[in-house]
Amino acid sequence: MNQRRSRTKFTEDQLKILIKAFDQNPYPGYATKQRLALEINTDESRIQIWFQNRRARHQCQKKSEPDEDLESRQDQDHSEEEIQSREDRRCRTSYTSSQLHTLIGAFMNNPYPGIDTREQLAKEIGIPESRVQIWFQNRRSRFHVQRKREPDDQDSEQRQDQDQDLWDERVQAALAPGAQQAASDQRTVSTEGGRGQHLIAHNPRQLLPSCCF
DNA sequence: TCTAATCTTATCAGGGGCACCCTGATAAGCACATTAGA
Repeated sequence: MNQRRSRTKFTEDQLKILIKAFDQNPYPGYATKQRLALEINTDESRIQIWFQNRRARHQCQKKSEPDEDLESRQDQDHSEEEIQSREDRRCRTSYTSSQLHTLIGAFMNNPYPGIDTREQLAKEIGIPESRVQIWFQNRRSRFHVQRKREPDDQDSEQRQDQDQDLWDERVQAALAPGAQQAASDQRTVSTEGGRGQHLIAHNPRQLLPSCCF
């Protein structure tokens, strides 16, 4: 089950263009990323990921080459570029109640959808897949925050053990030949994302707007 | 082995409705995020 997006292989020419753009500004705004996407004939979301990874590698290199002058200059550059980037953000996507209903339903079924599911959802609600991915990221994040804020209605250690047991059970079920995901359970877990984190909706309604009921 | 893809967490910022709150977008990741495909 290949649930990850297949790896993008950039050509040498594409990389030249990307690296040149990175050297000019490691924090390009949305318009720049779109222009680059057009120029090298790829999706804007792939450009965004490439810049994120490039910045991460760049930071590592910077740490391993402690040149104070270079470092301070680059830090200064970054702060200016960050401001530029913030002026050029992508416009907020606003979802209709119908679109949200679909997304929330999918989230309750599986908070870690793979590329196929995300693309299917994107097609269904007419939103780019990259926005669906971001929606799930934000949703999971706020779910985790909410879980932390919840008052303990039982011993937390006991609850963690129960969560782990349920997680293991679902992983076993998912790996079993011909296994079907039990999606109707109120306590829902899935491994489709494949990273091993688990997230259990004790009460999924807590995260849902009233318009969904 | 390299690096695209993905994850969590924190924060910025738009928009609804008038002081915040919700939530989409973005950045960082520090015993230098982790995972996994080519």
